Amino acid sequence: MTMHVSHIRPATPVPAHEAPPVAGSELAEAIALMGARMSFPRNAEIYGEGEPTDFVYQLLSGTVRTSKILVDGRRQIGGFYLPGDLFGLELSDEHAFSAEAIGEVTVVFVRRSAVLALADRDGCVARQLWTATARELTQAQNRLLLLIKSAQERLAGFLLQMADRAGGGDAIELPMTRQDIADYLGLTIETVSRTLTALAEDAVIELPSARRICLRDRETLEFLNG
Amino acid sequence: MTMHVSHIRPATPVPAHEAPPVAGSELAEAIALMGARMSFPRNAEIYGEGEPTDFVYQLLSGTVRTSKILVDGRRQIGGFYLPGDLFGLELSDEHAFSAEAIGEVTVVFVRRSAVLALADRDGCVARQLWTATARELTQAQNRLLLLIKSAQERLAGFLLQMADRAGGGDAIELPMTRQDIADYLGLTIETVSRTLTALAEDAVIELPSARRICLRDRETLEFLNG
DNA sequence: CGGTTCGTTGAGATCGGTCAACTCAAGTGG
DNA sequence: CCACTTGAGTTGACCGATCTCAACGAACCG
Repeated sequence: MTMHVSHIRPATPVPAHEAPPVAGSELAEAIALMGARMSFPRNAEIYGEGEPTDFVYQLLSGTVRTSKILVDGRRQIGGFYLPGDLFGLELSDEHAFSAEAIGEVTVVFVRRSAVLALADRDGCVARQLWTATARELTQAQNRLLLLIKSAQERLAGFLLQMADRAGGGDAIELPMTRQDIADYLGLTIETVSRTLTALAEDAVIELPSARRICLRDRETLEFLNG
Repeated sequence: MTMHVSHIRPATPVPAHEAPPVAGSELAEAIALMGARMSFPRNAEIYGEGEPTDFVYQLLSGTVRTSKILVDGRRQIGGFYLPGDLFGLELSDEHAFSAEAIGEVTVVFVRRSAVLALADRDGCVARQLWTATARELTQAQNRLLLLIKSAQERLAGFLLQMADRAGGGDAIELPMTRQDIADYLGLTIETVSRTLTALAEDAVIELPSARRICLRDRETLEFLNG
């Protein structure tokens, strides 16, 4: 587990540009207050698959992906996490996925046992714990819907989701590679590339550069999304 | 919502042959104790997509599927529920999927508000609420893994999972149609049929009849499952 | 017996995967 | 400053798994 400790300190309120408004949540606040801060360089592993789930993390800046390598070498992406998101919170005492930094990343983390103890004392926190998991479940179900559709539909859904999570604007800056997207959507990197250029040719999106995408025709994207 | 009320009564312990041993859980017990009983005929809708999530259900006998119809007519199966399973418990106050009876079904149900109130009073129940959702999340993630694989691998995973949930024996009696399986796995009914006959030709499974399946070569199935 | 639902099988079309070449941008070091 | 390398992304040709369309078989039920 390669990691760079930038500074570990008890508290400090989080600057607005690092953690965007999250559902005013005692849980998130508690983590921010009780937690230690840590930074990871590009591609560093934050925790590995199978490691004990000792900590719960909140992302301050950067993007994190969770992933899992199958026996045959294929990789499945569990999800992408943006600033403000909680991750690493699992029922099992072993991580089902590993978490890696996409680019430079800063997190706060606290002991899982501390969170569980807090939940036992405070019913409000307990409910937020449930809420957080339920929200991940909803997201997983939405992704299930994506995975039964065509490549075009998967990409449309992915782009809309990313635009939504990034703040709702039409211009998105994708932090992840085509390979990450492909593994997330159950496609190959070539199909992702081809489908994006096809969407650009149909003027549904614009591709100023590989990582920058502009949604031009939300109508059509929504239609493709079903 | 077509339903047949067989009898609504305050309690009665559940006979063992109807509800197999479930994780000795106050939550499930509370539902069984507080709940009313209801029966549904084959293909009846227990609740519909978009309806308020007023009730939480526990399945006593039969099989339930949750599903969702997409705009273009395709259908996605949310999951299958076997006796003892809880269903209908969602974060949102509207059901994201509808629930239907596969064959004759009996359930107990209680008001969702009663469960939430109980969770507020009893931290143990609150944790079980979380646990139940986390378990569904794990299942959803496993299905995500299935959906990125080939038809053979999906079927292998499905069969192993069903055998496991049905008690671990090698002989399974599938309650659902090929269409249900296809929609669950994101395949067509023809591909499901062909893949099953192919597995039978390879002596990996036996097909005494369409709905009865015997696992002959678990080794190979596990291998296919990754 | 006819109708209906469910499942199987076949032939051809299509979408996405595989393999391979090429472009482009960003270092790196002489 | 420029060759060289490296990683990411795009594009093309071909192939195979899965879908589509269609016919057929089996079980069930009035």
